[in-house]
Amino acid sequence: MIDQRLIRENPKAIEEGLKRRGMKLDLGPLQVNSQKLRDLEESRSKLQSKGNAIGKLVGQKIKTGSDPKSEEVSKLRLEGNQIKQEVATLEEAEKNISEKLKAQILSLPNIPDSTCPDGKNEKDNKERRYWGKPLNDISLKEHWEIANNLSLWDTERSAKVSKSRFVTLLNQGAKLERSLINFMLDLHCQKGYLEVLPPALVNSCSLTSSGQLPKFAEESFKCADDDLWLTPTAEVPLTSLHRDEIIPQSELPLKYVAYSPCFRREAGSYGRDTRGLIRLHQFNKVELYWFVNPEDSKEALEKITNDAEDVLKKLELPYRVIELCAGDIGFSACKTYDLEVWLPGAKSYREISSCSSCLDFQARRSSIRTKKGKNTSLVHTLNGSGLAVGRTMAAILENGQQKDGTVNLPTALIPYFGSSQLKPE
RNA sequence: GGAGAGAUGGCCGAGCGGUUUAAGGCGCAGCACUGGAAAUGCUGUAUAGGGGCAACUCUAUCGAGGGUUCGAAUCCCUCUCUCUCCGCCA
Repeated sequence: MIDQRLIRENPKAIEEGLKRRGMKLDLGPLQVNSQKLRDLEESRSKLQSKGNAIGKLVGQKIKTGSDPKSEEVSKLRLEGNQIKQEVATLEEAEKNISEKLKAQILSLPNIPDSTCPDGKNEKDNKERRYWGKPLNDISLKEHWEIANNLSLWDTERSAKVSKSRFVTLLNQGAKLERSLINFMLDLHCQKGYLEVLPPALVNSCSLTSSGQLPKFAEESFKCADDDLWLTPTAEVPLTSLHRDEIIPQSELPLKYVAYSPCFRREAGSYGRDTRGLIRLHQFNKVELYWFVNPEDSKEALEKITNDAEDVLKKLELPYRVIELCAGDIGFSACKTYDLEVWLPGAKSYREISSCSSCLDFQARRSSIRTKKGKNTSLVHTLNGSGLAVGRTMAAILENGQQKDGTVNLPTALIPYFGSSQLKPE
């Protein structure tokens, strides 16, 4: 959420910032309403002050022996009544404006960071660095073919049980997924992350806090009979873990790692990535999430990205780091690095992690603060996938495939999987 | 799902229509005492928004929302959550 003070005092700066996202908007009306709201609040509180004084006076009179039915007291009561009505009128007007205003402000995305490269869409993203040697061999298979050959899953029965874009992993496939989750969690925990296993269903308030609502309701699955949604990412429960809290300085930075299943409708992506593990309605993800002091968030984005990269390095998967341009960053983010893993079968880089700094955008929506001396300030939040597990499995299959149909696993994973390769059974 | 009890500051806990400007305690911070500490004493100790150079001050907040009243932590209604018992259940 953008600071309302900024909307009042410098709406042009916001307009400029959001223009970089490709949004053309006029914040004039918002500015006017925000000011109007403040003026209403001021006159109401003055009126209330007057009303409070009358209330006290009546109490005093009665206590000191005045007749409650005396003309003097009746007059005060009448005046109190009038004030009450005036206050009610003002409150009504306030409510009208503030509800509208809040809805509009909640729909505004974060302002891109000044260091965020210019650009309209993914074509304008900047490659920042490469790691590893990408395999290039025309004969290499795509991961879904390898998974079929090794019977790692059952796609047809999955569609029977649920529908398309759901997967049932079997045998070595199921075990590999589990090994990856454990490996990732352990790796991050060794670096000082606190492990969290959050609820898979979250309420509307939580989705609003992290930025999925109100704009992206159609992206998530909603339970029909409850105010509950399937988590699209662990970022949602992790943000709300500290909603309406003041985190003591001594606890910052707070670094969480959470495994969670993630559920997304993937509306509008019909026909894309229909095969395999790349785009599913349900997938597993290990998520990194930081709460930091505002002055530390810049550095923290580099660190959280490095922590995500480390998973790829340990798994010996070649990747590149992309810095997203202002037109391509997500709703809540002000700056984002995507990690893209090399898929030699598909012969392309695919996003496997997205690491973002949200500054105080989510913290303001969720009212998460810290206290320094007498001053409270909003914390900054960062999130990064560490990593998307299904896509990691796809990368391991494609990068480790051998001519004889087996798949060699990265050394770091062997203790978790209990064997050094996948082979036909 | 049924029945009952409850929700008050960082924590415990009193208050059940008008000096509540939320008692008292614990915790925490500062000061005093001390060679240093303990103990003791004093002072301070919520959040948001507004006004003021500042000391300070105004408004709101006692789970949430509504109502009664000149005046609500206190009375009434609705909802949410927690606990206990019963039912069901991994």
